[in-house]
Amino acid sequence: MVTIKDIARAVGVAHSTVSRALNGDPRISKATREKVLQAARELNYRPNLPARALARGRVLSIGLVVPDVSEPFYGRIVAGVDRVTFDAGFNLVLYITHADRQRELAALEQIRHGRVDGMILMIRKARAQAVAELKEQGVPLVLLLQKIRGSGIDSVRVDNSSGAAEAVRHLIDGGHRRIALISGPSHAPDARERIKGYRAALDQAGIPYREELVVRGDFSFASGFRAVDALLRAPASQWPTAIFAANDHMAMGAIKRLAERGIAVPRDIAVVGFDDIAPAAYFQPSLTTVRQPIDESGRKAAELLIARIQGAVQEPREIVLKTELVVRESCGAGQARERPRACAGS
Amino acid sequence: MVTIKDIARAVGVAHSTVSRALNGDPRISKATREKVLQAARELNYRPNLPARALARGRVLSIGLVVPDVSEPFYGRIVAGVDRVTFDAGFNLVLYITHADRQRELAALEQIRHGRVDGMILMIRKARAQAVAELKEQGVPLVLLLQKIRGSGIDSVRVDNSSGAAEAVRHLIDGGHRRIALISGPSHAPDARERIKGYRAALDQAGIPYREELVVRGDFSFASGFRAVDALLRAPASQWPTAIFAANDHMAMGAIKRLAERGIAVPRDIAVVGFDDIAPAAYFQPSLTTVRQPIDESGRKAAELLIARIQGAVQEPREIVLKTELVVRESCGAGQARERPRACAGS
DNA sequence: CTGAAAGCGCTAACAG
DNA sequence: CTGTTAGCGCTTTCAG
Repeated sequence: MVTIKDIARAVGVAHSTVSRALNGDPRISKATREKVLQAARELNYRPNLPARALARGRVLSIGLVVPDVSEPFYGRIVAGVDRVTFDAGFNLVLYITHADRQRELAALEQIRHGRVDGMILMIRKARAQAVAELKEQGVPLVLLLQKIRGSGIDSVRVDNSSGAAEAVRHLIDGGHRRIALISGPSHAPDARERIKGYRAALDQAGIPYREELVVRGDFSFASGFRAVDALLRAPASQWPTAIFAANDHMAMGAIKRLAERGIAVPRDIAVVGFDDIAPAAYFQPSLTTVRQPIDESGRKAAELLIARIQGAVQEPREIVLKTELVVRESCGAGQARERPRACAGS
Repeated sequence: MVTIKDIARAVGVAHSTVSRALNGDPRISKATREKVLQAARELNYRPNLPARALARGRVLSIGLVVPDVSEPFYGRIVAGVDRVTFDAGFNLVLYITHADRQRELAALEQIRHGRVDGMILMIRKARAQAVAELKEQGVPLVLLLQKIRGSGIDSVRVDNSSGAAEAVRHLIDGGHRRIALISGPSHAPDARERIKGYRAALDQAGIPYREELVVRGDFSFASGFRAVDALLRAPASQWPTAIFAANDHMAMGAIKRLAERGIAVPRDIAVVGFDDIAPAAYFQPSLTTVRQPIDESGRKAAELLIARIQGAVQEPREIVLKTELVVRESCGAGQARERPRACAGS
């Protein structure tokens, strides 16, 4: 391994001079700097980053803690984070938790081991305690797509509530009044926010909320599939004419089940999802859905974290990103009319 | 930050003793060891890993270089690698290249910076030169789903050729004789191997290879979509009765286009894909496909790499994993008959 | 069984 | 402008 001492010897200067030359210290004369750079090139020198990390107290790595990564949803977050970290010269260390408590804690531990300078977290709310402690110790942290109320921890989130409301409003504008909801698991904050948006849109249109039109799912394809059977247990006259599913997987599961039961989408029942995962575009029928700015949320989180690591940010920040409704076939787009302007936006 | 010196002070021993006690050196007396561990616990000590890395010359991290990660295909590889690295106490550093030359080289550089102890590589063949050089320097490397002939570099791969042959054989067994191929890009080795398998299966069944039944795609949904138009340009009497697509995305694109043209799958034309990506199961119709042992390939690669980092492996290893045909709706499974036994297996 | 001391490769005062 | 000298936190001889 080639070290600055080798270069120092080759050039005939002190190794500290080499260090300075390499780091662009303005005090070094142009002549010696060039000699040093020259020698470094010839010797094919590469700085040893762990050593530098030890001396500087900064490893130039950030951790990203996600529950899963075989879901493209998370994959895109990782990609968004990566883009920013790479450009900033940071390494990206990935911790996949499978939503497991032990793994989450193990990931958080890594920062105390000095393996990363900061972390972007997508973990279960229950970890609030451990996270708050780290925060107390001044560890740079950013919560992604979640927040811990009153913790003062930076967060980057998506406006789930207004996204859901927009989707439901679109259905209402399409003439629907019996709009079912397949919700996410109640422990998931985004699931709850989407329910809120659903209710807000109904309220706003003066449509009463009806419990029998709401089925709880768990964000899985299978749960969307089953939800349809629950919804269609009622006499056909009381069936919903539209379904808003709190994510695309459930929307697709629902459509699959509807197809099996001989119910055409969107003709008989319209369906809207949430997330805009890749298959949504080429599902049969293609899925109308609420697009989350996933890549962007990853990028923003990384930018915020790095800014904080570099001390460029002081006060807590909370970034909320907007969603976008993507209209495709499954909602019967053709029927959509202009949104009524009578009521104020939520 | 709590260091071993703090512990040493608290217990009243030298810091080297603390180091030894913490690392389970058998020479340390039970009494002092316990005192040290006790103090470490009370002070909430965590070893500083970068410092240890500097002293030991090993960072306990491995790099994983992938072109993309929003594709679940790669996501599952990452997950497979992660499972093994986590259990072994290694950190996983992710490098996403977007198949870009600069990014690939930048990732390879990281190892010379001492940021990882070894790397799992999914990069373009063209990087062979740079990779071989690293290999020369004794850097632990494992090639995943590819190999560089004659390089002596460890690799973990999937038997694409026999997987493709099995798929085509299944179609032949189903009574098909005009079987089209939508191939992958010719620069991709797995694409080439799948072509080989396609031809082998035809040969074996005594069916002549016909150029007009082969269309080149690029592994994208869109290219599968377009390929159908190319294939159906011939008079209907010469249309294929089955299509083997070299991956699932193209298979789905093809099915989508067939549906648009009013051609039913599998009734009019059967389709088989390759990969078994998640949407394959709930596509409409569900997709018959060749499952790659993706998670397993990631795990194997990580195991092999770690073994090599730890010096447990000397001679070059080449691991080849088997695929599995997953029969669903798109191939007209019902018609499948027993595979003819007249010919020897490939 | 334990302490003293050197050193991993680099950075950063402190001198000059 | 550059050299000297301490470390960063940990491991690892070498003594004793």
